[in-house]
Amino acid sequence: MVVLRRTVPATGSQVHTRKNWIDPNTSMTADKPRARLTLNDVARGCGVSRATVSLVLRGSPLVHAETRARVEAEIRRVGYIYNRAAANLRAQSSSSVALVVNDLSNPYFAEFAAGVDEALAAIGFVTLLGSTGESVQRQQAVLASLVEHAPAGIILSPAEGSDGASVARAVGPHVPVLVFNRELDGAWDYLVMDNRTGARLATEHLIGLGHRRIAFYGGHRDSSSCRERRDGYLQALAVAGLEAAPRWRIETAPTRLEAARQVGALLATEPVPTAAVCYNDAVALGLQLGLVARGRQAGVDFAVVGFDDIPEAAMSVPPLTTVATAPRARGRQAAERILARMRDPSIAIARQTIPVQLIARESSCPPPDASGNRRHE
Amino acid sequence: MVVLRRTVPATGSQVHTRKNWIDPNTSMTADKPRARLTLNDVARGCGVSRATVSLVLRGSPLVHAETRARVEAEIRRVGYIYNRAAANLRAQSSSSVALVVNDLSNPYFAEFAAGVDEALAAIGFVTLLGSTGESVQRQQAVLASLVEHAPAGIILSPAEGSDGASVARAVGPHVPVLVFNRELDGAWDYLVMDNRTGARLATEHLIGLGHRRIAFYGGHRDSSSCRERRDGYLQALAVAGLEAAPRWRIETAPTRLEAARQVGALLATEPVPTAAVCYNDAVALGLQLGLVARGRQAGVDFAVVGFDDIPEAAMSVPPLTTVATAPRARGRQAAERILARMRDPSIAIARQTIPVQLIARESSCPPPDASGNRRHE
DNA sequence: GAAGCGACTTGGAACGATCCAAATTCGGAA
DNA sequence: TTCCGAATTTGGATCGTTCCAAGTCGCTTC
Repeated sequence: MVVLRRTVPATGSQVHTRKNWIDPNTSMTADKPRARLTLNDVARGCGVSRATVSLVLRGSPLVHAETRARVEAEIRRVGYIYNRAAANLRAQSSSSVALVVNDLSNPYFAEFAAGVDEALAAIGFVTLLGSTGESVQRQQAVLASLVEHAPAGIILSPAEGSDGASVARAVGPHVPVLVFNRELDGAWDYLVMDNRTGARLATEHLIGLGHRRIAFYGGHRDSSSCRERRDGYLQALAVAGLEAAPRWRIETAPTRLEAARQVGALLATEPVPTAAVCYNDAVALGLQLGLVARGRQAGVDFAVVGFDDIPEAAMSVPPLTTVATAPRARGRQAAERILARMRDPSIAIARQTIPVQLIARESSCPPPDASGNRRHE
Repeated sequence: MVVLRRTVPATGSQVHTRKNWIDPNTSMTADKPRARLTLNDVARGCGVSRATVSLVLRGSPLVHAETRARVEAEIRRVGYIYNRAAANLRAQSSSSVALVVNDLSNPYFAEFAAGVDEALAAIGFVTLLGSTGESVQRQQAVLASLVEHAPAGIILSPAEGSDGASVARAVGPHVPVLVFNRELDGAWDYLVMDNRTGARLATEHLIGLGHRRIAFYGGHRDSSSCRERRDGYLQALAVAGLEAAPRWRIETAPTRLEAARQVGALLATEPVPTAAVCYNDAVALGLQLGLVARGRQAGVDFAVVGFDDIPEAAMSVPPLTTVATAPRARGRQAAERILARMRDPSIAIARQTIPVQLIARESSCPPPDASGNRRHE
């Protein structure tokens, strides 16, 4: 029966201490009502060999239709459950994919995970979940733990500050990795959003509405996605010949709460901007709230653009103009990508850039003094 | 190397068709740079036996300190990766737990999943993810697929309309199941929220504020959690001797969007209620939006109470009064519970009810005409 | 110097499946 | 009837680990 073991074999830098040892003989074993059924039980039950049952289970055309029917009936009758671990051991294959993200409570990652699982489940694979909470140490531990389950591939959104070499060491040379969402030093398969273009589109949208003083609001300076979005913003300003004042770049944690708190800093700049490109939707929604608290209103006297198009974006007051990246579809895409590599490991590693799309809603209004400007759409 | 197989062995009612067969001989195999390292390689590398290396990996006190050091050095040197599937096969144990939820994009479940994974990762277990999308068929397929990976336990939030017998058949008699969040016919371990008490507290809070016409807003009639919450609401009304008009019970899908759309139906009742207990926070937030669209404002001329205390609840305008259930902590609790059962399968199955807590914020105001009433807190 | 005793190490069997080469059965052709 | 190839079935070896009974070693004790 199932035996719970507290120790985790140390294959990396982790070292065992003696006190972790649980003597397998003294550890309690379940009273087994019946042992788990195996191929042999089924085979015996319907008078064929192990090998034949195995062929039936795998849908081989080699078995006679009548035999197949008999075996399938027996399988159903006794409630046999396939042991995929044993099969994978012998066949040197795997039917799971590991997904490592920062935090599922971020709706963006939750949607992404749902997309991954959806695509994997469709072909009978399971998703092994791991979350790092943005901690590099936890990431190493999680990767070490997951890789021991021999996933066919790993989809990784690296924690901030990850070291590519450490990741490579933890994963080993045999499991394909797809890096998602963030940069990681080294040669990896990538699936990244076109952050730069997205932010550029958002900024150009605001410029087109007549804004001249545009802030870049929120996000951590050192996060790669934030850097890229900021670059897109700066690029659009430069092309339009507009000022890119550093005081209009406000750094916040990428959460609603922090963003709401920092609105004062934004409005204290002189001259005050009339619009903001936000690091992501959470920040943008926080900015909207902060504006309300200070007697302003997004979409009326201040224009706000977000990034991600999380479900809340369409439902906020006012509905948020944002850059859509369709996380669920991205999840499916990531799964497809890693499956493709598993099918043919020889394909070249590549960086795949996800196109983004500007969704104009009501939070982006023309500037108060832009009566002469026409609204572009 | 890894071989991708499209077919899913049919152990349940699923039947194979011949066209699914992929001949293992013709399916492409990876060019193997080096075979994966095994215990034997490590053993040979440092001149001890397989068994000794195995003992080192498991932190046994039986091995000499010097030997252990030599083996650990070799393990690190060659980058050996433990094959947990093989170990589990021989030891008849497991180090994974399956988690089956409706939909990760629901922030409540995402938080719950994060909690489960957090608790499991702490003891070196991994989470196998499955989502049903509220489909009973998908649930059967997902369970069948997960159970083949021999999880040590399953945490299941059943899809609406699940049949306990089918679930039992899919899971088999050897894997402990913890049912979460919803009722399922049959004898199961349960972890359920105290929906009734929560809704009662919410309703009593509104009654205490002076409301006399209180609606129950949102949710599906046939969902067990909705039924329980409605019962709590009715109970509170009955105790206070207030009318429980059926026209004040509005059914909606449990989403923000649907809830916002149905506000018209709520305000069309005669006499119109002054407050609403909502099925959950998503519905409550939708209600708040819908009120704004109709010239009313929650927390000013209409009181709204939600359920769940999702992160958005504290950040909405106005902040939402709600019933907190701490999904992340619930996730941890669920994991602990299933681990406890694995340690000792003989413990009696039980129903564990999660206490809930009313969080009063600003969306629940006294009724407009209640000038004489004092506000209770 | 033989026996006894810890402390440590070890080789073969086993877990439940797949692979593979060989065996068996089945029809039809010679 | 006999033979042949195609169709179908099969038993042993094997995947990488753990279990277990038995082994080796060094040291004390009589």
